[in-house]
Amino acid sequence: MEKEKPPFDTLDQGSGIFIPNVSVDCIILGFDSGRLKVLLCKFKVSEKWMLPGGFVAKDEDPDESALRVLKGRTGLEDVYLRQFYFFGKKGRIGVEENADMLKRFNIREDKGQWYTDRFISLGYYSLIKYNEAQLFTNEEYEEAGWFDINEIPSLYADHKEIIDTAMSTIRRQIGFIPMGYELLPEKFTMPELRCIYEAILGREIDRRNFQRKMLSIGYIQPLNETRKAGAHKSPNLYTFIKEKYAEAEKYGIQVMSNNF
Amino acid sequence: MEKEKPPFDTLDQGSGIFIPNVSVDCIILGFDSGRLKVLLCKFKVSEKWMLPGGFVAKDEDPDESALRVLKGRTGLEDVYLRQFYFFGKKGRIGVEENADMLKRFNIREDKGQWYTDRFISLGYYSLIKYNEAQLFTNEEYEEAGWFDINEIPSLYADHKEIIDTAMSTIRRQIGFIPMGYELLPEKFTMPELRCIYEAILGREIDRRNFQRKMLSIGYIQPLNETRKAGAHKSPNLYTFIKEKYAEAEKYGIQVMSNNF
DNA sequence: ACAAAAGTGTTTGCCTTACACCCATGA
DNA sequence: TCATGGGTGTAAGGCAAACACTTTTGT
Repeated sequence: MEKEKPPFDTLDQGSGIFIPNVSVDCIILGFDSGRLKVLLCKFKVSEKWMLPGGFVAKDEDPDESALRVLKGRTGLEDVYLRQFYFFGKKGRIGVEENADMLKRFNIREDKGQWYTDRFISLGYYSLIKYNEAQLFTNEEYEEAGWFDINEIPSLYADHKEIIDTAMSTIRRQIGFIPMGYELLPEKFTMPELRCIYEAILGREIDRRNFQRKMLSIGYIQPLNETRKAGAHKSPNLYTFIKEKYAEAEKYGIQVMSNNF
Repeated sequence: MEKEKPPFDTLDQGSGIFIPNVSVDCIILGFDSGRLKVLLCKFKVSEKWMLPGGFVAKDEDPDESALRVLKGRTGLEDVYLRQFYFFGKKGRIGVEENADMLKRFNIREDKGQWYTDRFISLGYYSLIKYNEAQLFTNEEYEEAGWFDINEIPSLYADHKEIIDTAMSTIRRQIGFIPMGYELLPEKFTMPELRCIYEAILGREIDRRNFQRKMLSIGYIQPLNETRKAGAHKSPNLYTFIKEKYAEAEKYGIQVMSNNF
């Protein structure tokens, strides 16, 4: 599988190429202007936004399918990507909702049959650098956009539940996930890093304690540069020590307590 | 789906009943004589042990499939069961290994085709009370047995990796899992409870500190009974306060730090 | 000079760790 | 009475929470 095809192709030709009844959905997270954001897509013929997703080709590992979706949507490769849950309940996608989708695309019910079956969705979340991502869509029939994690619109099927599950997984595992390293550019400020943790944990973190904790772990290196940022003291710039972060995830070292 | 059928039926008639390319594998954990144990099965015609597993019927939620497997193997219902990971890499089951399996069961290749395809396995782990479990097998063609978690024999396909992943998931989440409540009988001693945590964390825990910590959380009630246990002081019996434990899992309260 | 936000230091209290001591039981 | 293992107490150290104070910058 090289490139994602337009959905009308995929939907009615899919039954030979893909593993039936299995899909992949991606929570793609980025950080911009102090906000944690999710990438969502929408078919123009549809009203509801949905998670970028796809199917697992017969010659693909599920991880590869997710990476293909990610590359197709953002142009990015080598991204941080982890499975977090699967969603397979019978009623998870409304029957009408799906039939409606086929109708809007003018796909005959028999050809689209494999699509209206129940699907088991493999949930992945991914952390990317917002400013490196492009938004690829086929502008004829779809749109894409970043949404503040706290302002998600009404979504297709159980996709809101999938996002909630992803977020609570990340919240529980925050100590083992190199959030900052994956979401921030090479050089970043301490308030930016803190902002990410605040967005995920959903509460304020003491500025002073956060800074001390982060620096004490030894994964962050202060640079002798600052960044101008308005009518106040310019914050220092920092950078991650990559090797240390890799260790942290591998051996499960506590990067940050979740008891802030 | 009421009852698991013998594998020769399942394997060659399965293609109509089950969702193709999807399976369910269960790590069933029990605690006996101070040891954490896993339930494994083996077809008599096969050399390798494997995880108890099954397929997802077209009218089942995956959770229900796992519960059906569990009930079929142990007779237990209402057990603690959680998904923890999925395994779907192309090469995860050796092609020969599977072809071999069909041959041993005298199933024609075309009929068993759906089985030798690549499968995406949904991984579940389950905590049960060892002494309440029976071991159901069809003695004609299979066997089942409990294995010490540290003495797993050579397993079919990637099942060892699945167990390892389950254990490391449990280890990371130990603070949120009511291990003791699910694995121990109603009345238990503090050394027994500690033993479980030691088995999972793979190291010794200070007897005195463990006891104080457990009691301080308030989920455990001391009973005014002891249990005779050899040439030394009889340990107290304790019991869990069920409601408190339910809260713990729901709201993610730290039952136990993993920094022992 | 002042407001706003960043950086540094200090105090307090709790939790973990380590370990000393006592108790109960069977050989 | 001794070995074995369970139960209670305590002291030391480390970490986190709260907060005071200093620094920098634009208006």
